[in-house]
Amino acid sequence: MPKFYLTTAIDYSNGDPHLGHALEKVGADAIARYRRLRGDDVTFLMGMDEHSQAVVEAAEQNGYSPEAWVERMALRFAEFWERLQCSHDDWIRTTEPRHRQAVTELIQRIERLNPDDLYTGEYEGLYCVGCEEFKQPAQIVDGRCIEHPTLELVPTKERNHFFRLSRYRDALLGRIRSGELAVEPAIRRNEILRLLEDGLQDISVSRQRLSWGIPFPGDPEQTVYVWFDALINYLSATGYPAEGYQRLWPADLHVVGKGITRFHCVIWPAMLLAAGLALPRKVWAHGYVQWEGAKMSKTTGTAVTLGEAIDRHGPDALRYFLLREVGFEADGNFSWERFDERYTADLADGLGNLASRALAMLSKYRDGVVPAGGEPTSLDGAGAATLEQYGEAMDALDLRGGAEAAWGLVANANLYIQQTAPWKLAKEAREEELDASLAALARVLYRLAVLVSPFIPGKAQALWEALGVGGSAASASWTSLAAPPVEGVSIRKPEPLFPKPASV
RNA sequence: GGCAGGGUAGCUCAGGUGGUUAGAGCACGGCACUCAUAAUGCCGGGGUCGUGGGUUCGAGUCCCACCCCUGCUACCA
Repeated sequence: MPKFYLTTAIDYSNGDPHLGHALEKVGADAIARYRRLRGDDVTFLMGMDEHSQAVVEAAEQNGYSPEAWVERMALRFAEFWERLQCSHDDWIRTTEPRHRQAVTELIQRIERLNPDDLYTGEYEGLYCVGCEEFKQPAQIVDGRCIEHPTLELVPTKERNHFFRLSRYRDALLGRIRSGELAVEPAIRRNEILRLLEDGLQDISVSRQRLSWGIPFPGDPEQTVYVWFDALINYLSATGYPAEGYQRLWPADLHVVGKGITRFHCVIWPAMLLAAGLALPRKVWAHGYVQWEGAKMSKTTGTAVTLGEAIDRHGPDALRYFLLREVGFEADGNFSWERFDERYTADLADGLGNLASRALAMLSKYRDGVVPAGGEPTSLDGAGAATLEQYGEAMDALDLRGGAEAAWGLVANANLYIQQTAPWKLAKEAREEELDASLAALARVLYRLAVLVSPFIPGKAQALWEALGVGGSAASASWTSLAAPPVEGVSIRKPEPLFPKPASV
């Protein structure tokens, strides 16, 4: 059983989770669930990034100590991920001892293996008060920050520890070009390659005067810069440096937002190279959720809370909408109108109604017992084709394509019902044909329950239980999809899977 | 400012290397059916393919200019 270790970005403890966070977690969760279906030994990691100045400020503003604040935020995030049925196997927080230990050890390991890679220096640069960060030449036009052209840049000096990132340009370029470190989708890969081609500068990896962080090894005056700290969480969760961490490391997939690809595709792999550790196999950078066509800002981001979006049609529906309509590659749009349309068309009238009509006919014409099927039908042929298309899309992390494939089978099933017209067969007592049709429908429901389970795990399970095959949709074997073992099982007519309120 | 990607039906998008009446899904209109959450199936209306030039027998599909949008532009989760 091959291991599959995947991670999401850990979330910053300075605000509530919103739709953007949710897209990433739900997307990674769908991938984790799909890998489990395919038989991988999956370890799925999520967590919280709890250090940095911004967290201290958020805590102060809300009248909490940093410790109490991050504790509160972690519970809040975890609660949402639970509602959205995220199936993570581990939950890491950067304030945990296991993480502090891994960070300390990793830095010491770099000092040991490549003593030249870490050095102290004066960081001297132009600081933009608007951005609260040092600006680089490329971001300065006419002596001013591009983002804040009305503000003067302030020359600032600070003693820091530096990481010799510049040394790793060629190594990174080679590994990304060769695909040894896969960066996807292609647009992100191109961006990173261009960045590398332009050359790298060393980066400062510590901060003075900030006590809320991990002490820099050998220099208690400084703490580890939040990014250098945060990235290491993926390694901390494997148990590093304790023996056995190689069972999980290297990670098979880091799922991150497109805004932080550079950290994951340049800084993080360079850190690992310096420490002589294996690089992650793949980084996937998803796009952002836009709200009614506009970028989600702090103001519009709070216009729709994650809680509201979940309450609208339930967690499964939100997961489906994010992955099918918003998408996991480019930016996508979220609007109530589209959400309602998708809910009605794909979930209620599509999958939900298909389940209702098929189960109702099994119940009505065969007392709820799935008859022997006989020969595979055209619907089984469509099922096999769907399986292939679905697997291909999901393997490529094309979640939208996977959902399209599964829902295409819903359409095939509805068409099959129309064509075979079981009610007509029943009236004319054409028993064998009726058996064949109803058995084919039971098989398609079995296939669908499994295929949609990465997207809508809760409803997939409800459908599974209505079918009465036992066990769970999530743990069904992939090979059983070729010939679903439904003959003779007793189905149970469920409540509508996706009820349609009069208002929608 | 630099670099990259994009602007195709009301909405979301397909349309390698130019070639018959420009496609899909959703939404909309009509018909059929009744097993189903008035659901489903069939048919149909609907597009000057961002703008202006050019190459060509022929261009969403190639070239030039322009307009608009998005992303990246190193310490922003």
